[in-house]
Amino acid sequence: MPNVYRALGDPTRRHILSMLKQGSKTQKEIVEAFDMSQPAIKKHLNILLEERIISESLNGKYRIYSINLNTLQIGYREMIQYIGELLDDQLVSLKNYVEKGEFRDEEN
Amino acid sequence: MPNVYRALGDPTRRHILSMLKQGSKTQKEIVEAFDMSQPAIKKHLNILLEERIISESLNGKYRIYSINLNTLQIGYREMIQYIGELLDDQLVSLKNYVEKGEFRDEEN
DNA sequence: CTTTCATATAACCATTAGGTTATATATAAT
DNA sequence: ATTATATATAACCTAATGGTTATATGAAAG
Repeated sequence: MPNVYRALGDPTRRHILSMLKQGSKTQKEIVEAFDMSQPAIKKHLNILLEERIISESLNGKYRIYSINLNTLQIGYREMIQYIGELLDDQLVSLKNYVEKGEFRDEEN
Repeated sequence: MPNVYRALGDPTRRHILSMLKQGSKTQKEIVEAFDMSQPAIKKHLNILLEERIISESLNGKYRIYSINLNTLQIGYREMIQYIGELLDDQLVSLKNYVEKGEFRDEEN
């Protein structure tokens, strides 16, 4: 259901997600990281929220955004599945190993 | 440079790519596979061409479209790299195995 | 209670996307 | 030469994107 292509299709949104990967951030912190108006950033946050790639929580006058790894992972896997099939890429079979827990990293 | 998010962001275009994976197709064949006008399909083909995900060749009055696996693979890897980093997914390290050719499938 | 700060919302703008119908062009077939 | 077929293009429509500025709201600090 969440549209990862939509969510990740914009470079500003990808940048926001990279920030959130480092830890949750207030909207203010995010806005300050860009040379862009607060409403513009808010629109990007809204799209990420709609696609459930991030979540929002309240703390007084602050809104705190965090990345939603579950949803991202689901979309990620769908994309890998689809494109991998197009490519007959080895990663698709690897992916199955990972998901079945059958992969052993024998170098460690 | 090719924008894979843009190219793959539309379900019709993903469907077209799935068709082309089965082999090159004329525009006519593609149009017939959809309940959509020829100009609409042509627009999708143009976007895929712009993003270099497919190529076009001429054969008399026919235009033949084929999938461009190289470009797809490049974009695919960029996406996997980016999202994988967000997720710190095991797939990222797996991906490196694959690309370095260090993975051995010990089940076969 | 007034001011300040963080966020939200409204109104606007230009561009792109995704579709339509109608029509032009180019090649092939009769 | 005419007709049929495949593709291209133009004009149009609606909705979504990505941005702006101006203003409203809500919480916290003075």
